[in-house]
Amino acid sequence: MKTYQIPVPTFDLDHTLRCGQVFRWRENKDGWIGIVDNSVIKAKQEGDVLIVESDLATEDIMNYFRLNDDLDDIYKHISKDDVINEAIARYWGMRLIRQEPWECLISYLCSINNRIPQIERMIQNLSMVFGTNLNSFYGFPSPEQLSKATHDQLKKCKLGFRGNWILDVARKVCREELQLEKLKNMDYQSAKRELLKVNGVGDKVADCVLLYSLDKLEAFPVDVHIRRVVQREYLRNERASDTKIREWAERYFGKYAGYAQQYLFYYERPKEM
DNA sequence: TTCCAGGACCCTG
DNA sequence: CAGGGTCATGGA
Repeated sequence: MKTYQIPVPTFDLDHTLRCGQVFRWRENKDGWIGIVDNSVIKAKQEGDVLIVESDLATEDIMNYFRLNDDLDDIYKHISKDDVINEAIARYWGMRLIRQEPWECLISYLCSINNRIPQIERMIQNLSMVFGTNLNSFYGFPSPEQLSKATHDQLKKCKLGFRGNWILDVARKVCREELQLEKLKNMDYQSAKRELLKVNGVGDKVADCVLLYSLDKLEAFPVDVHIRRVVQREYLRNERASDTKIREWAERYFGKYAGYAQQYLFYYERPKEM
C-alpha cells in the first residue's frame, strides 16, 4: 500500500461518497474505506488535499473520482435556476464517480424496488459469497464467479426476484453477448439500446449504468425522488411520464444533465432510507 | 397487519 | 402509450 496526496481544487469526498451513487464505501474515524478493482482503498480529505492509501496508481484514483472533470465548468452549464443552485451550494464539490460497469450494473439491478440499506446488504452478501477474499474484505464478484452460483448460494444473498436477473446477465457477459466496455465507445442512445436488452434493465437502471460507469453524463435517471422534485419545482405539480421528464431534463440541463440529476437526487432524498 | 422501497415486466384498455 | 397488479425481502 502506498500513500499519496492529490490536490483537489473543487471536491468534497464526503458528499461524493454519501450522495447515494455507490454502495460499498464505509466511513470510520480515519476516513473512508472502499474496494475498487479487487483492491482496498482508504481515503480521506484534508482541505484541498485528498489523501489516499492504495495499491492503485494515482491516475486510477483520479479516474475513479473523476478528478479531471472541470466541475466549475459543469456548474456553469447546469446552474439554470434557484433550485439547482441551492443544491449545488449545499453539496458543493460533489462529483460523480466513474464506477466499474459490471459492479454498477449489478448494483442497480439490486436497487430495483428496494431501499438503500437493503441494496448495500445484498451487494455485501454477493461479495462475501462469490467474491475474492482480500483478508477481511471481499472483492465484488466477477461475471465468471457469479455465473457458477448454485441455487442455495444465490438464496443466501437475499436478492429476492432480482436473483434470476443477476444470474442471467452474469452468464450473458461470460458468453460475451453483452460487452460492457464496448458501450463506452458508443453514443448514449446506442449504448442504452444494448443495456435495455438485458432482463431486469429498464430505463432507470440503464440510465444509472450509463451515467455512473459508461461516461454518458447526459443520462438522467428518473426515480421516485427525481420525479417528485422535478414535478414540484419545475412542472408546477403537473404529472409527467418518466420519458417526458427525461427528455425535459436533457433539454433543460444539457450535456451534463446527469450531474444535475445527482445534485437534485441528494437534495430531495430523505437522509435515512 | 399493512405499507412501501433509487422498478421492471406483463397484461389490458 | 398509459394504467395497474405482481414480483422477494425486511423495516417502520
